[in-house]
Amino acid sequence: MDARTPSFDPSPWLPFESRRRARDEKREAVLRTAVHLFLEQGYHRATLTAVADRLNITKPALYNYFRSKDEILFECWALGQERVDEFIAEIGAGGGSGLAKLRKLIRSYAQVMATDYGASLVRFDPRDLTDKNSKIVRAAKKSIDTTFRTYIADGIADGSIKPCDTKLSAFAIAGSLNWIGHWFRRGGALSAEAIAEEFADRLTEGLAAKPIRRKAGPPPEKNKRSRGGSR
Amino acid sequence: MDARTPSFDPSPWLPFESRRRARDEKREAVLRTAVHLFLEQGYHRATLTAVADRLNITKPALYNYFRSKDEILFECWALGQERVDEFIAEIGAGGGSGLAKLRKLIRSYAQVMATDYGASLVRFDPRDLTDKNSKIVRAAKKSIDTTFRTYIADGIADGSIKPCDTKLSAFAIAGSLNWIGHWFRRGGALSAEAIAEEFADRLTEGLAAKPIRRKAGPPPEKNKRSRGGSR
Amino acid sequence: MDARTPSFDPSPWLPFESRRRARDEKREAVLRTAVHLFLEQGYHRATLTAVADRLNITKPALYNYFRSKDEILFECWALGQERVDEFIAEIGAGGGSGLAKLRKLIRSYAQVMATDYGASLVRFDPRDLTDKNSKIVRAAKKSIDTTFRTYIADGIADGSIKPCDTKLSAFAIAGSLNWIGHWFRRGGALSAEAIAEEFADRLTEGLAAKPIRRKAGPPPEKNKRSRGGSR
Amino acid sequence: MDARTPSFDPSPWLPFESRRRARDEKREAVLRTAVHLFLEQGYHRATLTAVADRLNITKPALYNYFRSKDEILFECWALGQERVDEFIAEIGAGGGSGLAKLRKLIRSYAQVMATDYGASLVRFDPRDLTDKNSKIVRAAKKSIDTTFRTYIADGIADGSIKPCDTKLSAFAIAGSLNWIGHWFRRGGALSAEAIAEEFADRLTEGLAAKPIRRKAGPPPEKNKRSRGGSR
DNA sequence: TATGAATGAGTATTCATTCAT
DNA sequence: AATGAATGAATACTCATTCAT
Repeated sequence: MDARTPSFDPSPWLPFESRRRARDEKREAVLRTAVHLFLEQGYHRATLTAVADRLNITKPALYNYFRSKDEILFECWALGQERVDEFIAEIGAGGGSGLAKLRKLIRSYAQVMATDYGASLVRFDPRDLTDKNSKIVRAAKKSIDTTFRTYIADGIADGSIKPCDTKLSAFAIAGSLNWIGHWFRRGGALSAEAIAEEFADRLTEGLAAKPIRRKAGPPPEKNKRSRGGSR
Repeated sequence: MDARTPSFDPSPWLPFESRRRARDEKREAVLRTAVHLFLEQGYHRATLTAVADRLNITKPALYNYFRSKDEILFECWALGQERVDEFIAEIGAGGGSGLAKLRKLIRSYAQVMATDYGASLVRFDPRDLTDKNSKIVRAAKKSIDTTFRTYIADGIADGSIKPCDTKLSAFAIAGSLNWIGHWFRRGGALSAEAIAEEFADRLTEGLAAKPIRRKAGPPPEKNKRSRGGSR
Repeated sequence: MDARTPSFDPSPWLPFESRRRARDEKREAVLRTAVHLFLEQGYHRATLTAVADRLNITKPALYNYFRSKDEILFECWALGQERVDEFIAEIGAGGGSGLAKLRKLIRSYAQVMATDYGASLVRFDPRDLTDKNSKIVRAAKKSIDTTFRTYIADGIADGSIKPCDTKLSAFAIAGSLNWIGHWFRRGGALSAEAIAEEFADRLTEGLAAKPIRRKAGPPPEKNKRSRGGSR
Repeated sequence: MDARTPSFDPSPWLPFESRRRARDEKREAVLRTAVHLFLEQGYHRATLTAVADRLNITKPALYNYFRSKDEILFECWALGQERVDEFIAEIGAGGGSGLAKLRKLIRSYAQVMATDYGASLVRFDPRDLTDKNSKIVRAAKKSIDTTFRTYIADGIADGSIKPCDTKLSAFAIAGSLNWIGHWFRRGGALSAEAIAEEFADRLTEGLAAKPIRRKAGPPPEKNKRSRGGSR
């Protein structure tokens, strides 16, 4: 009788099996399970016992890896944020017009939203965190917003995006994207990639300075700029 | 300086004051206070004692008007939903192209999102309700989604909207709008009306079959443009 | 205003006597309803609201007639006790052997047990009363027990009952009788009178110094056997 | 003065003492304490805090062993019922006339009634249980009643008991026995065994088809008479 | 590292009772 | 006499967290 039936159980605490895996792996497993449960049931309804149960361990064991429930919540968020930071860095490092960067941002952000950790960015409530972590989260959220606005402003500056209210435009786009974290279900009719592609087009369609066919002509002087707008 | 500052205290239980106001008024006051607190602190962190305290009454007094905390939550949601139902009915009763109806829908929905009851539609978690009410809420959400999709489909059919994925488009628009419930703060730089106007334009810009800006030729009758728009 | 002008007084204010009677009537109605509900649901589960509802009045109205819930309980008990006191006085006043008096006692007690107020004597918990009332109840219970024992002792003394342990005999008889208050349902197969008759015989059968009615001849075919028995 | 006074404290949570006893032992200790308190104060007046206090633990600790207060109540009842089931099975397995079996039943039942768990069979209110458990209890009660009736019917059939109304006879006997659960106090004048013996005789005396053997002559010497007995 | 057991702090809910009208 | 509204006191139950082993 082989105790190893690893195919469908991601828990490193498989009963009757070696318990020597690395600490980080276990930590990660906790987070995977926790983020899933938190999304499924909501942070407050999801108990640590339930998290532990799914991992075939006991509640106090969780405290070997995390100091508190809200720390787990924070780490879930952090993993999602990490990915966002990554692609933002990438996009920032690359070139392209404001519009191009905005499109990349949308595409990447949409894909992240379709993951558990990504959804945790918008479905978890920072007020459940400690003050310290709550501030970190809010700062990160603001930073993402700023990135959106910056790319839009860049686009306006470089002529790839037609003048508009950067603040509202950023909110409109971010809203569409964040919403993905609420309705997307893995295995549904639409793949994350398809959604990302589609959104990259759709959400910028109205912003693009030149419709697919562009004729010569000065860009409109319309210069509405929100305070956030750089240039 | 006048001691009477009635503008911000909605409690009919003001101490040392007449307590004869109608029952419904009190019920409503409870809801007003509750929705505010639930939004401010989150449903789980907000205790009924806190709600009662703000109303200058005691916790059990709340039970004269509501049977449980989750019933209060549900009623808050219901008030928001009521308003949505109203304008959806209005729009449905009126005429216009699919695009025109979509624009009206966006405008009205955006404005509702900027109210407490409206925000409660998207910031409260149906899983906090009883099964029965949870189902009602989910059905209503689905119905709103359907309305969005229907108008888009109508627009495609009548030529006012260019062919697109109705589902994704509806999600994109709804996401932008729902997001308002999260970021809008009364008294901020933007009024609800301004946001509504702007969103009605922006969110349909990419969908409109014919570009808003038209070359020589008869000016489009469609002249709704946000106040910000110069030219 | 003379209270004694009852004949043609059109005043809605009933003359004193009459009003007092009306009041007593209502008081009694409350007790009737209360005892019924207390028996049906148990004292703690039965709320005063429920009592009031059945009377088509409101809870505070009850306080016009009774000072507290436990006073209602006590009065219910008192009405039952009153009846017991009555027939005990009667039996005591009459003559007869100890056995005869015991039989009368059993017969009467059984019949009272089959009423709501009677059942309240054994199904209500004196610990739910105030200390003062609780003592009254316990004294009355003891007195009933004493009565049973006295009649048995009388019977032994006068030769109508064969020597036995008076305490245990009294308990055995009282137990059988009290149990009626738990199982008897009005409208069932057996009438209270029938039960009373039967118990008067059965419970003294073993005690009688000489068989109740012993004739030469075959034993009676009395074959009353209830069907499967309800409950 | 010795700190160990084990005679009257059954708590495995004795402070400053080993806490390693088995789980079942603790569960049992909870039940022992609970049944005692429930009988002493009544189920509704007895709080879980009081139960916990007597065990030198805190209220939530109880929830390690039981899911709810009413589950504790049910388990108390179940322990009593278990004993009843045991001796009923034993008697059923043994032989003897209907009368003999009835006598055994009475004797055993009386003894169980003199224990805490036994008393809980008749002093706890099934309506305090969940519907499911309430049904179990009522079924068990019915089953006991049926057992009484069956033995009586058997006795009538085999001639050991003279014809009578089985239902009423069963009620009469059960009533006497159940009553024990209300009046018996450990350490009183009468031992449980003595009561059981006496009741086995007394309660069947009137039923026996042939008087134990009745001759002219002196009454049997068996003259156990309680202090209350006059003569 | 892991766990069984225990706890403290917190919260919704119930209900008898009172009070102003 | 009656009521609508309010309250205070009480209690079961939950759960994150700790601790001894």
